[in-house]
Amino acid sequence: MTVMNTRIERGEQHCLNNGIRLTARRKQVLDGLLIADKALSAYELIEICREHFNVVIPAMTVYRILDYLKQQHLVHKIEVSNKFIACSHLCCNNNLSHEHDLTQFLICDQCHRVEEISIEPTTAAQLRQNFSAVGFVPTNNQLEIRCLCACCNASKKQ
Amino acid sequence: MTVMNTRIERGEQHCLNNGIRLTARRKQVLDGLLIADKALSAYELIEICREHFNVVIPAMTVYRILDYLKQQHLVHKIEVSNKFIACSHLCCNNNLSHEHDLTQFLICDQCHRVEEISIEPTTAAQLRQNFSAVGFVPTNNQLEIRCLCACCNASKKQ
DNA sequence: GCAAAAATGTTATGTTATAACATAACCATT
DNA sequence: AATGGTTATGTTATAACATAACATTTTTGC
Repeated sequence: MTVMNTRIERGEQHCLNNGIRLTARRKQVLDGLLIADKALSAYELIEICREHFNVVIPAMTVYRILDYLKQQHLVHKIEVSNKFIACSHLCCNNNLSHEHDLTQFLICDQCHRVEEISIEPTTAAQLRQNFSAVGFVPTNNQLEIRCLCACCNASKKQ
Repeated sequence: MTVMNTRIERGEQHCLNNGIRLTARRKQVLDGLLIADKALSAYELIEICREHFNVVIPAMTVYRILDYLKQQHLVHKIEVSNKFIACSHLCCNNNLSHEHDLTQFLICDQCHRVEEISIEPTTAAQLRQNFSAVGFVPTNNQLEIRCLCACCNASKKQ
C-alpha cells in the first residue's frame, strides 16, 4: 500500500519538522484514521485500533489525542457527523496549515467518506463578502455539507 | 412584540395552508424556538417550554416534534452544534421550501445565533460544480460554518 | 360510536464527550 | 542515578445528545 505508507510517512515527517511529538499512542490513533480512510467516531477509532494494533485505548485518551492532532493540523473534526478524519493533505504536497483558506468538506451520509476540496479564490471571496455583510467571522474556515458520494448515490437509485 | 407575533402567525398560516397539524405540543415547541431566537439543544428547548408555558415535555416527544417540524420546513437542525432553530423565513415573505437552493448557515460559536443567508446563483453554481467534480451530491443543501457574530467577536477582542 | 391512524407518553438504553483526579513517562539538572 | 518539573496517559464518573420499543391517548373518517 504505497499511498498509505506515503501518508503515514508524511505525517511523521510533518511532526519531525514541526517539533510535534508523535508518541506510540498518537501514532496508533493517526494510523487508525489513515487505515480507515473515512470519518470515524472516537469509539469506532478505538475499535479500529483494537483490530489493527491489538491495543485498547480509553475513550478519554482518544479524545485528547484527537484534540492534539487537530491542533497540529493532522486531523479534522467533521462537525456535522461528530466524526474525525485524517487531513487529506497528508497524501499530497500541499502544506498542512489551512488557517487562512476556506476549505469545503463534502461528507457522505452513508459511507462517511469525506472529500476535502479547496474553493477558488473568487468563490471564497464572494462567500466571505456574504459573511461580512451580516457581521459574522468564520472561526475554523471549515464549510461542511452533507452529501451522498457518487458510489452511494448510484447504489441508492437502483 | 410585533415581529415575534408575525413569525408565530406566519408559522400557523403555513401549517393551515399546507394541511400541517400544529397541535398544542407542536406549537409550544415551535414557539419556544421563536422566543429563544437562537439555536437550542432539545434539552434547552425543554427548559424554555417549562419556563414560558409551564409544561414539561419529555425529551423523546421534543425530538419527534422537531423531526416533524423539520420535515415541514419550519425548523432546521444545525448539524455542527446539534441544535435546532426556527426557519428564519417565518418572519419574511420568502416561501419555506428551500429544497432546491443552497442555503448558508452561519453559526455563532458563543451566543448560538444563526444567520441563514442565501447564496447568489453564480456562487451556488460554482460550488455545485465543485461538488460534481468529485461526484458528491448534497442531501440537504445546508452549508454550515462555525463563526463568531459581530457582537461576540467584538467582546472577545477587548 | 367505532376502528384506524396519528400523536404523545414512558422506560430504557445507546452514543458522543468531558471533568476530575491519579499515575506513568520523559528529560533537564545536579 | 536521584530530583523535580513537564507532558502524556490512565481511570472513574458523569454530562449531553439521541433513539428504540412499547403503551396510552387523541383525532379523524366512516
